[in-house]
Amino acid sequence: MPTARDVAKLAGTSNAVVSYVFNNGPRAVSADARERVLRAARELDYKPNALARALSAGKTRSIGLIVPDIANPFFAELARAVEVAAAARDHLLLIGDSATVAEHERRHIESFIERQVDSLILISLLDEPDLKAAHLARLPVVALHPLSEGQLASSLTIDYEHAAYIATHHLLEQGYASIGLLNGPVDSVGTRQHAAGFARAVAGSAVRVAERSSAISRAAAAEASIEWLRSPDAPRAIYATTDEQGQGVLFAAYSLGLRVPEDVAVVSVDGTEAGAYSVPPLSSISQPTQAIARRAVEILVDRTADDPIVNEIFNFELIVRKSSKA
Amino acid sequence: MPTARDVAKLAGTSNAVVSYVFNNGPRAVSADARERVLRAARELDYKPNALARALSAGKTRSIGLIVPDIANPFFAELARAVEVAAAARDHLLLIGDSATVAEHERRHIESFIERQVDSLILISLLDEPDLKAAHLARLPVVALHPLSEGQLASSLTIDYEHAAYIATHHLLEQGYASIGLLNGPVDSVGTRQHAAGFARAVAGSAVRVAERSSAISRAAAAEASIEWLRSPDAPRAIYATTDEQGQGVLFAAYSLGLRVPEDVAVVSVDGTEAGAYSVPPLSSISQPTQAIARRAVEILVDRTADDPIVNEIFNFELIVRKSSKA
DNA sequence: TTGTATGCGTTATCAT
DNA sequence: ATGATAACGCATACAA
Repeated sequence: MPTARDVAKLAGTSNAVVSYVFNNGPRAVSADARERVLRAARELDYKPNALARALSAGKTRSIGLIVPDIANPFFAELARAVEVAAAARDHLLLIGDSATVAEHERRHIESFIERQVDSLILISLLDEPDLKAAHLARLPVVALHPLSEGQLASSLTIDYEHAAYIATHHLLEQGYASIGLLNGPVDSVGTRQHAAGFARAVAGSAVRVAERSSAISRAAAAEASIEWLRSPDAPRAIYATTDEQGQGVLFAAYSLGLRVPEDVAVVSVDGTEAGAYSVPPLSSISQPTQAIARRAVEILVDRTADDPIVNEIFNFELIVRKSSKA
Repeated sequence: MPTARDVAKLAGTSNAVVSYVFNNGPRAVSADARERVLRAARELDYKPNALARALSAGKTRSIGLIVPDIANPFFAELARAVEVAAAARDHLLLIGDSATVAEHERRHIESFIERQVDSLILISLLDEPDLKAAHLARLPVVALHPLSEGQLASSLTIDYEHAAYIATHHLLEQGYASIGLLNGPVDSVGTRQHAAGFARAVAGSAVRVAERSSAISRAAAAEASIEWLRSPDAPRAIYATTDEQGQGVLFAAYSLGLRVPEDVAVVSVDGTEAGAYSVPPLSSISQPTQAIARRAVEILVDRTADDPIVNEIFNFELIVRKSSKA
């Protein structure tokens, strides 16, 4: 690979001038020299070495993103949105899949730190992710879900309590006599928000309520739902806390020969495109994925660990489709 | 961030010794010095700077992966498998989403080259991806799909001609009187293989055949299928060349009130987990995702652009589920 | 306006 | 066994 020195030699200038040309500064270059440099660079197919650049600048222009499962369409859509937002600011996105394993999450963070990412975007299933390493490395962190009080990281998220309330309220409006909550697998701020919103919605009504939990995967949700829908306390309608779980419920209903929504109704959270094309289409709380992604990148670029932490709540929208309304 | 020099100073040695300790070589270090270095490193929370290491070594221990759409479960599963395989060899995976746009693909390749990735794994929808830049940078490339003759890259793929043949044959066995092929959107080696296998399977039989194409997304496939299934030449069974398209067909059938498989049967390719949990479950040609991912990493790690190109064909398995068989 | 020289943090080649 | 030092390729402060 040709270096700036090679280009300089061919252009008959010094490597400094090559640098000035490729960075449009910080110092002016004569039109003539600029022209010679560009021609030489084209001829040699010179590309600046981002590694050397980063080592010198102390910035890699890269952001690490950790997702629990890239095969989950919601996280995939989010990752894509973040990548686009990062690219728009000339940053590279590194994606790490934690498989919802805390130790993998920790290892990805370590790996990203060694690779000198400038900042971190975290989607954890854990309540209190292990951010010690990130803090020691003075990396700004943005979580895309609610965090425990006192965590030293920013967060961008919708209000799941409110989302759960709205979704459950929607099911109540349909007149279903019993409503179930299919929550996430671990006790966390997020799952507590879902439970609280669900409870607030059903409070005072006469509906029978029940609650279960499953891992965030179709397979796990399907298994839990099949058992649930077969049991004596099978609910007439289910609020699932993610689209993946919602699809698991759809599959469970199908497996048991139950019609949706005639026998079981479902509404979930995320608003993935996959949910819009499931059979039947899934009612869902649609998250403002792009807005969240853009904001996360905006917060992290040109920011340091010393900047104040921000905690922002985004709006959402309930999209009613066939799964919850006849 | 502390550097090797800081550690050396605290340990009372030179930075060279620090390097030897952290790399287990290339020269021996006294047990005493090693102990002092490790203690100092722990105290300072020293982590080697992968950037400087890569600059010095001329290797970044990173692999670039370009996928057409990370929100497509097949590509997501593949990306996850590659990430795991890469991590097992202590390599980092960079993922770029081309959105099936050739220009984006090209830009990602450029960006990866500037970041000095050691090699490239490419999933392109294009027949002849633009690998000029990769060749100039002397990057080894592995495509995870068939390539045109003469392309200077390795490829790992199943035999889509055979897959199409097996899948179509399976539909014929069910006795469906007409069979349609829902192929990919562009003329490429892959789409030609699908068409050829389909043609070979129906050759000599009395079934009515038809062919359409759509982009590789549920939305596009659903739209094309709705129109198709409404038309006079609506097929009794469809072979779709990807699971995403297969799910689009399921959605189309649902939209038109057609039962699957009683009114329309579907079989597709990829064998994603999402397909196993669709309604109804999707019959599919299952790709050996993990084996392909592992092999791709194996080929690329410790290899250069000068090594011979390999073209390997992997086995697949037809998994019959409800969508194609009553 | 431009050339020279130093530093970024590591590895590796000299030395000793 | 280990200390000093020159790369790796770029950016930039310092000279000119």
